[in-house]
Amino acid sequence: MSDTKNAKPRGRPRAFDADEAVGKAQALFHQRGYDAVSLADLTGALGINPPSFYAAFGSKADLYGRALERYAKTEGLDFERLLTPEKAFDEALAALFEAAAVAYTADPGATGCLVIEGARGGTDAIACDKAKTLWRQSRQRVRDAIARRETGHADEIADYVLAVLAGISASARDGLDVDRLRAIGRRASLAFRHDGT
Amino acid sequence: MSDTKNAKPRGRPRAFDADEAVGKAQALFHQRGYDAVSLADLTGALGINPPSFYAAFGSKADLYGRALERYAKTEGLDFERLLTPEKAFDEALAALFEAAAVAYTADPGATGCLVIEGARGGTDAIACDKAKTLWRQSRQRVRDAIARRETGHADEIADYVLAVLAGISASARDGLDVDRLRAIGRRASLAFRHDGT
DNA sequence: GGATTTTTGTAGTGAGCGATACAAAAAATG
DNA sequence: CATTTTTTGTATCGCTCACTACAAAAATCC
Repeated sequence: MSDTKNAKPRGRPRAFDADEAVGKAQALFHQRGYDAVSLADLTGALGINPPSFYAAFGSKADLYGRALERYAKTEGLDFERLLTPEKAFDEALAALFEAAAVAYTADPGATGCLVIEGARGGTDAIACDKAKTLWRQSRQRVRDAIARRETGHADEIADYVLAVLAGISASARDGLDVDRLRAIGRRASLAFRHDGT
Repeated sequence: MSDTKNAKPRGRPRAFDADEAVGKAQALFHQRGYDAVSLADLTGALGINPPSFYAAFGSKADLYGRALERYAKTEGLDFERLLTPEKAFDEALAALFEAAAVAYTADPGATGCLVIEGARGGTDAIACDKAKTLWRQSRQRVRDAIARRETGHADEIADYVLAVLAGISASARDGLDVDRLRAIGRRASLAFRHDGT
């Protein structure tokens, strides 16, 4: 369609698939966190040398940004669908938290949410900001999805929903299995039994 | 009483107060996290040189351990008191989460819980384990305090309580003010309205 | 086929990290 | 005062980090 692949480039062809590399990097960052993944780890996993890495991705933080976006697209929760006004709010919340519990334990070696854990930041402020930006977007989406329903207090409820997601993510990284996470989510949704503005 | 201060030591006296230094280190670790505090930061803040640092504390991770213990003693939540069986469970939970909201924003430059955030770990596995050990102790204390009440499901409820605390801590580090944290805690306690097994 | 363009592998760069070697300094001990 | 013990300051150590200089290699363009 656009220029992703057509019109073969001029110089020596790249010996690796860049998109595939982003996927591998995403997995590494998810497993160990940004700070604990070194450039040597990345180039090793990708089977390339540093110059190829920098020619393709610019910097470690830039690749992290691409990994975050890829994660959001491929594994991010569909807040709009899960918080559909067609379901009672407590049931919608239960479904959302259930989906989080499953997603955050899907890969036992890469638990929790890449965005949430990344937004807590470590050494690199730039990388942390990239995650925080995505996290803010999630907050906005959740807030809007809630506001689209009848309930008032959208901001307050969004704070709660995001805090619970952060709690489930933290618990997942702590090693709790999917059933215990599920129970946390079910319990958290009970706060909205009988409507419960 | 024992040997903390009596019987003056033999060699050259230390030129700084070690306990006070642990307090300063605790503040630094709480502000920036373990990985983001360098040895140069620590020795700079303490006004000492590396050899004095290592003679007194052994290693950066060891000092971190002492800072964690100091934090748990001086700023840790009193789970046993807050979860007293004398109050209805939802009210006790509300009080616990309220206390967390206040504690996690007491110092605007050092938000969240030092133990929870430390247990998420970054580069240093040893430091992370020290925080995780304290976090496990908290889990046990919460579980026991709940089990001491009538309710069954102590383990499941403890999972929920700790997840909420982690969520409040994460939200605090995300910049939410104390009132928004309070609202999260109040909301979370509603899961146990009308008893709620 | 020669010129151009881009990627590749080799081999490093400077900076920052946690941690130390060493000898002078400051105290108690005899 | 001489000895012993511990802390101190100076000046690093070795290592890992993210990142790059450079020239050979591999493709297209004319």
